[in-house]
Amino acid sequence: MIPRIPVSVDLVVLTVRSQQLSALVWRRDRPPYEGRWALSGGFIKLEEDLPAAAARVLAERAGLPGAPVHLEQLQTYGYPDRDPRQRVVSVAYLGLAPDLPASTEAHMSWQPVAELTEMAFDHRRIMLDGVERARAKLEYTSLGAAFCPPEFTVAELRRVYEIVWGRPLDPRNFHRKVTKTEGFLVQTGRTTTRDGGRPAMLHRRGPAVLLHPPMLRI
Amino acid sequence: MIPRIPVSVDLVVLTVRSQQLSALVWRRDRPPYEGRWALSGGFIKLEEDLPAAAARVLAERAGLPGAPVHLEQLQTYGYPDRDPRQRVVSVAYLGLAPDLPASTEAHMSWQPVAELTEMAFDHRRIMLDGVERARAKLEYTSLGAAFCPPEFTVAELRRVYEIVWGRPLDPRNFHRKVTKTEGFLVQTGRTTTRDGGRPAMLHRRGPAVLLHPPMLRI
DNA sequence: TCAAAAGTGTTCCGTATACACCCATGC
DNA sequence: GCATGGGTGTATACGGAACACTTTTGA
Repeated sequence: MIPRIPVSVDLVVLTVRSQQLSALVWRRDRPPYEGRWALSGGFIKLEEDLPAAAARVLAERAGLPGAPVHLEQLQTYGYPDRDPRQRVVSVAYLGLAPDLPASTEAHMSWQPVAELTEMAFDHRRIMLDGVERARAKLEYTSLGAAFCPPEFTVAELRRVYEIVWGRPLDPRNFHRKVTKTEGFLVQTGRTTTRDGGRPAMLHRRGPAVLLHPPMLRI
Repeated sequence: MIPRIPVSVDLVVLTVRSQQLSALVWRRDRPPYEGRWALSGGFIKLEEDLPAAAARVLAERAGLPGAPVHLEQLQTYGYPDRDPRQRVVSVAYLGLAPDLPASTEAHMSWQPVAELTEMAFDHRRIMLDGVERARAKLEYTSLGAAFCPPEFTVAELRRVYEIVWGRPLDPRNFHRKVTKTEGFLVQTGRTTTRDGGRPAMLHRRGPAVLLHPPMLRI
């Protein structure tokens, strides 16, 4: 009668570290695709909501329990032979994280996106879709701050944009844009000199979600 | 063991007709939600790709075989009690269609989105997500033309935008924007007077997909 | 004193907006 | 002729790009 199919959740967790956009992956230690990099994932339970499953995979499989990761649904992948063992429909989630230490216990590591050319299953396709979504979202939302620690300078936020978009931005115009956009940043009142030069104001993420007008990549 | 779950495809097919944004729905004739409007949907087969399942549902359940409908994946809905009979994970697809006759054979009809307040399951939530996606896509893509017949005037395209966005647009500025954007429209050389007044040039959809810079709603 | 980075001011330019105006048809 | 809608031209405003310049620290 009605076909029943295993449904999984796969996570594309991205961060910016060592001047590179990187993804949280693990190296498969058994067939199929033994030795290849794979996204963290898991099957959803019978009584479990999709966002709850994504949060559980983030905590248990990706080894980031309680981490401040922005999770949003990316896309669903379901062509029949994407897993050679059995048909699996996979709901991919995109996660944007600050530069957290990867869990060695969960055998996860951060790998630069540019170097992840050989991945298991269709995970490269999924990861690239996640990267493109992240690049697009930085244009019209304030989500770039999700890549930053709780307190950050405007220059640190700018370097996030530069690395995700892969092009330099004018520091002065960028500064005006993000500080003038209502609700993007909240000043803490403290300053830091960790980037050298004149002390920079520290900020937190503000309540704004959307950017009007957007900040265009090109 | 790995839980196996029925996976369905639900279609939010939208069109513009009678000056209203409308969705393709049918009235349920049996419980649950008997008498309520529902989206067309169906379970995916074991060896079937997701886009193929969406195309099959469009042809067989929605009664629009071979119609020029732009289909794209919308979002996946999977909280456990969305169907009271059994758990179903549903991959929703958004379809943008010209004003085609609804299939009476398939018991489908076009209903204005504004009047679809009481729908079966979580179909109102899904439909509203589709409407919001359509509104957003008109800003930065040339997909508005998917609501038009094969040949259309600039004014007809403008009325699509006005109805989807729910606000009037300046006819002269709109005309300049869409005709100056490379690859948005292709002139056919023919004209029509079906809108009254001076004859208007007929156009086809051009090869462009993205709009740079976008056309903002506000 | 100098280098480095933060932050401000200013000029220039492209695009959106608002609207005056002309064009080509039906009645 | 006149109403109706199609299409062009033009002045203004706003936001982004480019860049000169000042500020504030560490070395």
